[in-house]
Order: sequence, then structure tokens, then C-alpha cells
Amino acid sequence: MTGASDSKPRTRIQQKNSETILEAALDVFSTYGFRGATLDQIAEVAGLSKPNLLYYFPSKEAMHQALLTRLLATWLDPLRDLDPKGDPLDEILGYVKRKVELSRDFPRESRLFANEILQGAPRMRDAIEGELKTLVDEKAKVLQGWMDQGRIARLPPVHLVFSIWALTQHYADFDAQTRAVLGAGHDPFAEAGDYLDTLFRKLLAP
Amino acid sequence: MTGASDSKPRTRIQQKNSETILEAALDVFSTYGFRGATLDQIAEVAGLSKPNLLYYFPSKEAMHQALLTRLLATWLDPLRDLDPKGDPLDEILGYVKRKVELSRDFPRESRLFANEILQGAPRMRDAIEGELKTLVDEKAKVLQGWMDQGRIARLPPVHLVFSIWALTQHYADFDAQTRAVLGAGHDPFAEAGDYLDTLFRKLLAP
DNA sequence: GTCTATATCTTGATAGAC
DNA sequence: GTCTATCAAGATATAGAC
Repeated sequence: MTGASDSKPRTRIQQKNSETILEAALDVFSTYGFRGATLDQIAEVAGLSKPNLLYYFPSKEAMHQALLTRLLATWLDPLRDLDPKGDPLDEILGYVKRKVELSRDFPRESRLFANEILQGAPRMRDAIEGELKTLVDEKAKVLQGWMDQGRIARLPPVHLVFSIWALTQHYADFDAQTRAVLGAGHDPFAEAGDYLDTLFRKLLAP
Repeated sequence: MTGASDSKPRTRIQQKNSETILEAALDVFSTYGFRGATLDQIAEVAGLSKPNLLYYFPSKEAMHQALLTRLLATWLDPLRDLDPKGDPLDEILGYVKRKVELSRDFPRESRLFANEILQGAPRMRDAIEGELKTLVDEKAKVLQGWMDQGRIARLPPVHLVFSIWALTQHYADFDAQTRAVLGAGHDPFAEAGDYLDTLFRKLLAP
């Protein structure tokens, strides 16, 4: 009707089933990685038959690709929001905060990404060398500018970004470990939010 | 001859082949995770036939278990070395340095560990809730003592340990990403060593 | 100790009835 | 659109010759 915008789902039921499938696929891919995941598992989680999955997506590969595509936008948006005109400390601490929230609210997405990079990023290489690198380079210049103005401590900007990623995503990716070590009665993400705010305040003080 | 000490390898050729197999298994498991890895791949990397692999290890599971067991010791030793009687800053920076070196020299081990935790630590749960947690609790007390004495900044000790893990292991686990973003002409691990030394100096200053 | 051959099960994907 | 049945390839593991 409205012409081909981009992908498959046209009717409402198709839209809904595609969503159900991707949701289930996210569960399984994020835990077992691409090769470790099976269509049987995804079908079971989705509550649909295996052939039905393949009615909506042409292949296992296509499901994975669909997830990665939507993931990248979600993942990079907070960094994209880093405003060169804002207050340096506010901007960076805001970015850290949003990344902690992402880890808390979308841990499966974080693990899907981690799985992909761990395996050498075979299905995301282009995005990482292109879109992601471009954005990091751009924001690294912003950080460098702030450092040159003496508004935040002088640190290698790209490694500073790596630190934010490593520290925030750790709580999603290594959730099994952090919970086991902290023991019951802890809210890892709440504690992480406070702790990382403190950490970056100290680190960035000129 | 000498009685059963612990595991399989007795003769020299057995010792050597077991090593070759574990080396190959580490390659494959660390990249694809347990379920994503196949004996065919491991056999090819090892340069041995598939049945020959299973002559030395009773199952795929057993190979993985053998790797995890030896991994845990390597992984915890540097933390175990943290000396309560030493200078706080030296001890912590020394630990960070050793962890960076581990990431540089044993990235596959780091990724094997990451894969296992990402999947919810199904084959390491006991070790994490036991040995690892015990050690962290013990060292957290040491850190807390130093903080109470005003010798380093007051921070949640367990989260401080998480930070060290996250920041150092990131360079091994996300190697594909860091190299892509940094571009050619960079030595990620050398830069990480300097950067993290600076970072923790600032963070721990009382 | 090592290999070829193979048993057995699982997996991604398709055919075709409904 | 959804299901049952099924195929062909790939998976772990074993049998048995050498």
C-alpha cells in the first residue's frame, strides 16, 4: 500500500509476530552467541513453530542481523547526544548515567553486542570501522577541546570513552559475576550509578 | 608409576598432545563459546583427527572444563598477591599492571572467561560463588582498611575491584573494537598500561 | 596411539497440507 | 499464516582396523 519503506512487516499481525520473534532471538543470541543459538530455542521462547520463524525471517542469519542493526542505533545515541556546547562535566556524567541505565534496562542488548565483539565482530566490522569509529573520533575531538581549555583533566580521549564503555557495560555483561560477588541484598546497577558518578568526578577534575 | 596425581597425561607424548589439544580448544572456545565451538574446528587447529581428540579427553565438555580449571588459578593469582602489608597505592597499581599484562599476554583466556560469564557462568558458578567471592571479600577488607586509615580514597571496595577487572579485561575482550576505533599505529595494551596507571592514581588519591 | 568409517542426534531450512 | 513432516548437512561420540 504505502510503498516499500524498508523491511518485512506490513500487516499488524506480521508486525507483532516479527517483534515476538526478535524478542525471543535476543534472549537466545545474547546468551549463546550466534553459533551457539538454535532456532529450536528461539522458537520455544517465542512460542511459535520453527517453520513459522522462517516465514518471517529468511534465515537465522537474518534474525541476527535485524537485531544488530537496531542495536547499533540504541547503543550510539547517548554518545551522539554529547553536546560540545554543554558543560563538560555535566555532559560526560550524563553520558555515563545514560550508559548505566542502558545496561540496567537493556542487558541483553549489551550482551549481544559483547558476544559479537568477543567473536571478532564478524557481522559488525563495517559498522564499527565506519559509523562507530567516526562518531568516537568526532566526540574525542570535543573531549580534547575541553581538555585544552583546562575544563576537564587531560587524558587520552579515546581511552576515556573506552573506560566509560568498559565500566558501564561490565555491569550488564558480567551480571552473573557481580551479583555472585556482591551477594544478596545489593542492587548492582543502583550502586554502579552512584559509584561511577563519583569515579568520573574525581577522574575528570582538572 | 608414581600413582594417580590428578588427571590423564602420563607419558610424554600424552602430555604433549593434551597440551596441543587444549591450546587449540582455547582458540576455538574463546572465540565461539562452548556451544558455538565444534570438535571439527578444534581438531583442525590442533592438527589431529577428531577421534584422536576424544582419545585424550572423554568429551567436548571435559576439554572445556580442563581449560576453565587452569584458567581460574591464573586469573586469581594476581589478586591473591595483593599484600595487606605493602604500600596501598603500589599494591593496587601493581595489581592493575599485572592485569593489563594478563590481558595482553593471555587474551584468549580473558575471552574464554568473558564468554562463560556472559552465558550466566553455567560451568563456573561454584567457583565464582566460592573461591572467587571469598578472595574478593578478603581483599575488599584489606582495601577498606586502607581507606579507613586514610591512605587511599574512600570508595566501595568491591566496586573498585570490578573497575579494575572491567578496565583491564576490556582491552582483551573488546580487542576487535579498540583496534578498529584506535586505528593503525597504536599499541592498545601499551597505551592502556599508561592510561590506567594515571587513572587509578587520580582515583585513589585520598 | 592414530586413523577410517559410522552410528546417532541435532540443526537450519524446505515442502506441502490445511 | 501456521503447522506436520522431512531433508541434508553438521554435530558428538564410538567401533574397530592398523
